[in-house]
Order: sequence, then structure tokens, then C-alpha cells
Amino acid sequence: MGDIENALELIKRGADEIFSEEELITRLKRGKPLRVKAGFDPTAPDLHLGHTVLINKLRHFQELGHHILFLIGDFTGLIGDPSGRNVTRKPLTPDEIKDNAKTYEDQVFKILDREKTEVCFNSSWCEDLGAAGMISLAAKSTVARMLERDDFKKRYASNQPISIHEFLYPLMQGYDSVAMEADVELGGTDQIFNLLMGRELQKDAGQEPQIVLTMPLLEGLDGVQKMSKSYGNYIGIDEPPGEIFGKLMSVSDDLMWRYFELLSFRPTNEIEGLKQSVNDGMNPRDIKIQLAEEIVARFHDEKAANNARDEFANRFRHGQLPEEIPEVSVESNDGEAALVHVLKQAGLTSSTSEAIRMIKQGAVKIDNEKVSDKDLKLQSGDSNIIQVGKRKVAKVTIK
RNA sequence: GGAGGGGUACCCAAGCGGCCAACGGGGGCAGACUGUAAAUCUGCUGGCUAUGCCUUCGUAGGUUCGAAUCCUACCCCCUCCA
Repeated sequence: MGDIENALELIKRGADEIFSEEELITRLKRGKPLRVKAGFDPTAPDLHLGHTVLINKLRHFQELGHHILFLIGDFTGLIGDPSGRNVTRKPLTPDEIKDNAKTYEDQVFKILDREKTEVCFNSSWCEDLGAAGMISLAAKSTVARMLERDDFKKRYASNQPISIHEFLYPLMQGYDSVAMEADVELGGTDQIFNLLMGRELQKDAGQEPQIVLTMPLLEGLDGVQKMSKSYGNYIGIDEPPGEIFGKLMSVSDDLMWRYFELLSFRPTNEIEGLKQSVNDGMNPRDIKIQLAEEIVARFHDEKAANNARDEFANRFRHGQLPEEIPEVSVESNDGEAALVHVLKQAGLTSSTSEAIRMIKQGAVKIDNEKVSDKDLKLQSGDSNIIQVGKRKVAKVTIK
């Protein structure tokens, strides 16, 4: 009995809702490992911290000895999940899906135990379904039901197009649960409709309906929209240590606590302790550093985390240059090269027009001296540290 | 199938013959302030061999000295009717 209480506490940590907790308890009591499903569409070639909220939860189940089914939606990726979208998703090409799926598989095992995880691809049963199967699946729901969904309702109300195939997505996701005989399915709060569809279809297929557990959506770096590749507000788990560290440090103090709640493996009471110390006057920055270290260490290692921390302090707190500065050489023209062209060729700006703008705005420094002359020429043989803004630096040699 | 409305830059959205590389907002970038915080303020936000030139307002043509703006055809979206 105590075991189940402990298990439940871990399962519920950070969770948004469970449909329903009673059913979950009943099933836990049977003592059989549960089949726990979470699906990911290979829409982006790499995972970001937002995805890991769900994967962390899978890990919890894994720690409790349950059977993890990591589903890669290579078939549903062809449809594109309409959840929370106000426009139709661009469908992926089969090649993109294949590439993305591969990277997913590699990255997810930074959190999950590879030995204890079953990776599934929904194309393996969806393709067998065929047109006839699709139609009978489509018959199991109604247009009115679909239009109850907030995202569809909004699009419909604001005269935005909704394609028929978008209606198929929740059905396919539900069908996955049937095919996989899932006991539990995890998803973001925006997935509720899709997740519940699984219950409907399982009941229809004579299975015991899955328990649905939703996790909150992690806000992205902007603190407003959910973390997503398409919004460009994400931290990829494959990014270099310095990037992950820096991005986490740029998060607002409020958002930091959200990240602690959903990303940290620290026990809840420890996090409460950190909050208390900020209330007692500790600089929130120093707490944020601890979070950044934990996350970097998870996806790289302890050493990388320490390096990232030191580098960060030197570079931004003490205004030093980064330890490793990329070296670039640029061809001169008759012994000289215009700075604006050098900036572009060195990749410090994306165009010469942008280079002119940056100089005008005082963002460009050569050997730590601000440049204000946009017509400045560099001489052949010059070798200088050139900075554009705070983040872009290169050692540029003029040939 | 019929009638009407609409497609403008990363997103939203003005413009409806020259003053339009295109108002405004969002986002992004840069500067100031800082903790690379956040918030705030300021500026910028098509490209180039650069005081000029080239490309861009769904697509392709046409009218005009001149078109995002007018005309024609086509493509796409929405609404109402069937």
C-alpha cells in the first residue's frame, strides 16, 4: 500500500491532470507493469527541453518498473498535429521524417534507459489500415465533436481554413493506443482531445480505456508561448554546453521557477528551499546558475557544466572574450578590404546592409574599440578580434 | 454550380495610379540600464560592386511616362445560397 502511495506521488509530480486517478490506482494495485505510451511526431530534427518534460515523466514510470513505449509518429507526422495551431501544419516529406526520427531516437536515451524502452513507429500499423480502415475509423467520430475543440473552433470562427485531413489526426493518435494496447498515455495539456480519443477508440475496440496523464506545456525562452522549434524560443538538448547554459541564464526570474518545477530532478522540498533563500535575499542569478548546471550536466556532463559556468562568468560578468574564438580569414582587394564586406564574409553579419546598420548602431568593435566609420578599410595582413553585438566574435585576418 | 469578400515583408495589418522598399503593431536585432536577466527607454528591421542600382505587395500577362494600387486570365482561401 505504501508502495502505491509513493508511486502515485512520483507519477503526480508536476502533472497537470489525470483521467482518472481512481483508475490509475486500480491498475497500479494489480501489480502488473503498465504499458505507458508517449508519442512524438518527428517534426523537428532535434528535441528541446519542452519535449523532455514528458520524457522526464516517462522516466518516472520507468523507475517504477513500468513498460515504456516511445512512439515515433512517422505516419502521423504526415498529417501534422493540429493541436493548438491556428494554421495548417506543413506536412513533412518521408525523408525528413526518417532523418528526424533517427535523431529523436538517439537523443531520447540521454534521459531514458535504452534497455528498458520499446521504440515503436506508428507507420507499422497505420499503413496496414488502408483506405477502408481509415474510413471506418473516420466514422467513429463526428464533425461536431471535432469542432468542439478550441483550436478548430477558433479557426472556424475566424474564417481560417481547416483541412479534412486535420480531423484525422486525433483519430490516428487514438488508433495508436488501440494498436499498442496502452494502459497509460502521456501528453501535453494541448493534447487532451487527442488523448481522450484514444479512450473512446479503445472502448470501441473492447479494450480497457487508457489512463490519460497530461503535463503542462513548458514556456519557451520568451516566457509566453510554449517552447517550440517553430517559435524559435527553445533550448535543444543537443546544443553545446555554453549555449544551453547561456539560454537558461537569459530566462526571467519568474520563468526560472517554472523550469525548476518541470525540468529539474531535484526533490520538491529542495526547490522550496531555494525559493526561500531568494526571499531571504539571495541573488536569483545564483540559483539560476544551479539550474543551468544541472541541465547542462544532464545532456553533457559535470565537467562541461563547470566549464560552461566559468566561461559564462568570465565572458558576461567580467566582460572577457570567450576562450575559443573562431578564426576566419578574408581575401583583400588590392591590399585592403572594406569592413562591411569583411563582416559579411566572416559570417558576423548576414549581409553588407546589415553590417552597415550594425556599425551605425555602435554594435561593432575591433580589438575592443567601437567602430563608427562605416567606410573603414582594413589592410592586408591585419589580424583583429572583431565583435558584433555581445555574442558574435571572430578573429579575422585579412589576406 | 451561383453570388459576394479576400490573398501585402517573419506574423498581424494599412495603403487602393507617382511623395512606396511600402503607415502601425507584434516578433527579431542593436544600443542604454542590468544579473547576457526580466521590465523600461532609444534606434534599426529587402539586397548590392551603395549618395546610385536591383528585386519585392498570390501567379502570368496587359494599360500607363509611371502600378501594391487600373484591366485580363489563372491559382488559392473565406462567407452565403444550392
